[in-house]
Amino acid sequence: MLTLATWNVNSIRTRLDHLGTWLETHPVDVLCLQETKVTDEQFPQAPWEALGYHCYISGQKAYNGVALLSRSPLTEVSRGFSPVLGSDGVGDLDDQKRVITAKLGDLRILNLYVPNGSSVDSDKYSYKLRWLATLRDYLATLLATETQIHICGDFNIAPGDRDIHDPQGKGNHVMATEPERQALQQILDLGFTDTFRQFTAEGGHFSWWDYRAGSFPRNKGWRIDHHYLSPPLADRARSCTIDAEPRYWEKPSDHAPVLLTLDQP
DNA sequence: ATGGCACATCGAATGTGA
Repeated sequence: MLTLATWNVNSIRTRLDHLGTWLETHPVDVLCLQETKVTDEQFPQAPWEALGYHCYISGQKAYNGVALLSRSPLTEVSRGFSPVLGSDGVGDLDDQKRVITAKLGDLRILNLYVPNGSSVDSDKYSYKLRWLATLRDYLATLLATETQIHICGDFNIAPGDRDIHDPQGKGNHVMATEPERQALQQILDLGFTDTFRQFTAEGGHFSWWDYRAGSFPRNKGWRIDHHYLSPPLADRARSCTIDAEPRYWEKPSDHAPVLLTLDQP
């Protein structure tokens, strides 16, 4: 069984202890991290190498940042959209470090930190929609030559109302607006399956809870961290679960890790 | 409707997140 996890850690330097403790009890094969919030020069690699992980990183100062930790060496590591789409079609979208991908054997792993969007009337929201449209082009290009693609990360989108604790009146709330849901659907229409929903239909399962207003103890959360699989991989999925345990710990990330297990081919 | 909390950069207050 192959185990992969995604976790927005909200600063890897602030979460060293949490990440180390979690990896010791959940020695996943691949861990995809978002919001590392650190330059590549300052990224702490030693703690994970001591646990047997190889590190592949793409970060920047203060904001964003993604990383792959893998027990086996990965190949074909690339960062941003431009290695696939060319810099002409990408513009400034690669300035923010939100995309890293690599292969584990024949398995393509794509780790994403989708822009939040701030609010519907902001420039950040239009940036989010432009970013998602570019992601669709990126995946369409990849699918021309590859079939085994796993996408995961912080999507900052709740796909449906059952993915929000209180969906009423959220139609104008970033992460739940129709344009971003449609942008996500156009990506999934390339053939990707929401792995969590292969196994769990009911609502009440969330991966992010606001730090404020006691959201976590009240379970007022959103499911915005996802695993998506192309058809040959979807058939191999055996479980997809959210581990809320670290959210109880002292000074946690506001996101919980989401785990995926795949049957070996 | 608003704010609430956390993090990084700073060395006070602001930008950002979601």
